[in-house]
Amino acid sequence: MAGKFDADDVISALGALAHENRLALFRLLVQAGPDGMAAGAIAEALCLPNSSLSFHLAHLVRARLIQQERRSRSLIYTADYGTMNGLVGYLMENCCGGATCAPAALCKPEIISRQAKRNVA
Amino acid sequence: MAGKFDADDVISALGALAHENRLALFRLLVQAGPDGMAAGAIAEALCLPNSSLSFHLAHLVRARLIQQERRSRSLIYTADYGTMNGLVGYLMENCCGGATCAPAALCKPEIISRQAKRNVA
DNA sequence: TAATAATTTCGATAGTACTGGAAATATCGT
DNA sequence: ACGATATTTCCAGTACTATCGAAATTATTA
Repeated sequence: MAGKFDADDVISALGALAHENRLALFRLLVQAGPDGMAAGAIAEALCLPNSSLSFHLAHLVRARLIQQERRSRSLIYTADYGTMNGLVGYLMENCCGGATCAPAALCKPEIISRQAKRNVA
Repeated sequence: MAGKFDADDVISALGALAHENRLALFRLLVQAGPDGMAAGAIAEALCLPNSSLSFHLAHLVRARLIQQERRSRSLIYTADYGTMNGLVGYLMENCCGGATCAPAALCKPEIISRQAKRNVA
């Protein structure tokens, strides 16, 4: 599911996360878990105008860090853990001169969601 | 050594790496290992004008991803693994809803340098 | 099918980032 | 102190990114 993850994908993901509002947005969706959140709820949580939020959502979707799905009138957004794992994996492999520096046991969505439910502060 | 690593540090590091030339530059310095590389050598390796390279180097230094040290006439740049570990650690802790998804055994500089020497392609 | 609701797209503006040549700074050898 | 070397800083031009109100789009309900 993570598939290829080349430098362009990494740059795209890094750039998408390298913004105050978008990092907060992604973390919010990670906390929200597999159910995701509607755009309106996100806008309210982050105190952002709809148009600004939409801009940032599109940015994260373009980088494949989040996914969009329509549920009746609302557009629900969910975090894409596969891309996040790809990013972290790339960084780990490239922070140690080609050697992976930590066991590459990345997070699987099912496990994540259960952990998340137990561990939300 | 990694110390505190808050959202601002993360955004700073992400932004610094989110550029074609700077990502290539950082990877080059990781491969170069603890001996680092002189600015001129980097410029030649990446085919960048000195002024452009200097701009990117300053960006990475500001984010503490690399360090500068003068060795006679040359300024030597080396990768700062502590910051990289802080970044990866933050992402791992925040990609799974607050639970760390991989054992947090990050890379230590000494180990890195030996691994790097064995593993450079 | 008209009214309503949720969200995006448009457009204008402001700010920030990238690039590269030329001038300035720092170090070394003679 | 001078000339050569290594690198940065300065500058200006260009391009990209962010913001947010208002209009347009899409889907639902009556």
